[in-house]
Amino acid sequence: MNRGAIKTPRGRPKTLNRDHILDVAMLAYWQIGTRDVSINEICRKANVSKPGLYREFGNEDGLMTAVLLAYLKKVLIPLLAILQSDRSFGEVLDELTSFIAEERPEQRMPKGCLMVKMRESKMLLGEDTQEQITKSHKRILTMYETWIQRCKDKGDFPSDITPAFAAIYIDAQLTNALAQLARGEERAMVKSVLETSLSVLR
Amino acid sequence: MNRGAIKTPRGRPKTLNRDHILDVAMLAYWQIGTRDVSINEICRKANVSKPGLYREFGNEDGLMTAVLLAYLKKVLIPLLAILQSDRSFGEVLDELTSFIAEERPEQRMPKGCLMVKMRESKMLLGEDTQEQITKSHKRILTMYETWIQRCKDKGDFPSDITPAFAAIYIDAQLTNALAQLARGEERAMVKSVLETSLSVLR
DNA sequence: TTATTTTAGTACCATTTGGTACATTAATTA
DNA sequence: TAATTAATGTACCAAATGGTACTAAAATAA
Repeated sequence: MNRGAIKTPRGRPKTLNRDHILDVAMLAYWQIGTRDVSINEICRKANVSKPGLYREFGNEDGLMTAVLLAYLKKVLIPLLAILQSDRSFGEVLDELTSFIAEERPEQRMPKGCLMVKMRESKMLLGEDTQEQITKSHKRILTMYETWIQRCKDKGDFPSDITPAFAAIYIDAQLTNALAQLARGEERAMVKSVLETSLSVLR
Repeated sequence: MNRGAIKTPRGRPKTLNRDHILDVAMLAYWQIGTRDVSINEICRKANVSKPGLYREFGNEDGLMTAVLLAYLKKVLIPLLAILQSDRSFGEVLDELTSFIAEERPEQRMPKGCLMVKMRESKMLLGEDTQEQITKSHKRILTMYETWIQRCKDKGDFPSDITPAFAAIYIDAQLTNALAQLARGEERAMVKSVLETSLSVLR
């Protein structure tokens, strides 16, 4: 027995909290901007020494890549789980709209979307991060497309627009809404604009 | 006679070329991003000494404010002159769409829009620049609104949407298109998305 | 105990940042 | 010619940046 138990490793025990650093960095990048938070600041906020952080993530590019992956896992993928639901196309659209533009006092999240911010400054980021951004964005587009195709197969997608274009269109409009929120625009107005632009699909 | 002639001033003649600095800075901010170009780089590119630039613009905030004003005067206002034309609402919409998303080999301009980029990072800029961004954006929104109101008075605005909301909506969609282009997305796709979203107004 | 392994963080590196003190140069005026 | 005025750029400033050399500490294994 006890086969699955991890044997205590050889050297000095690790105290560095990877997930904590990722949380701190994610929040900072999300609130302030990927290009506008320094490694020094993250170390200070996360209470880690700089060599500690570099040992864990290699360099800034590695940190950002890890943060982006963490963001996908913790925020974006759970959000897009709505796309797997049985609800009608219109209902899912409503849900997405609400989720993005509605005030949710229970959740204390920064406005906007880290992924959107990263895409805005993509060209200026490290190459690993750039690659991860491209990959992740494609993955999200595919999720939209699959969902729309399923709706269409059920006869639940009233428009004659192709699923591929609809996916790009919806992504563009949600991205735009998130960018507006990040700029500090009014939630109600962002929601109205989003509803209006999405109405062409109904 | 010769009343209007400028008398040669007293001290050493000025050699610093303000407009050249503004052109260089505008291009750099436009291509790379307002927060991602240093004063040092601008001095290098414009071939000015740092004290020279500081004497002319005070500080970074002053430079950015001046650049934004120059951008409005040289790029944005001339573009939005279309709004004063006699053409129909639909035709002007077409014109705007083309102007933004069409390949124009004769003009060598960076993709996207400096104003959009500045709005994206507004919170991180100097207070003068922030103020100028807010003012300029309001001015642009008013231009849209006036135009739509005029169309409506002529019976040329088919929708029952209010001019104020239509102005915000159009601005949001054009802003989004410019942001997409700045991200490097395909012109044809950006244009399709823009046409689709603007179709709700026709 | 001692050797080995692995992590920890202090203290540094060169470079860049926004910004300026100050001596120099080129013009006009007296 | 000498005094005045106003522009010029070199050479600096402290602070911050991304990144690392190196030593001390904490565990296991021999």
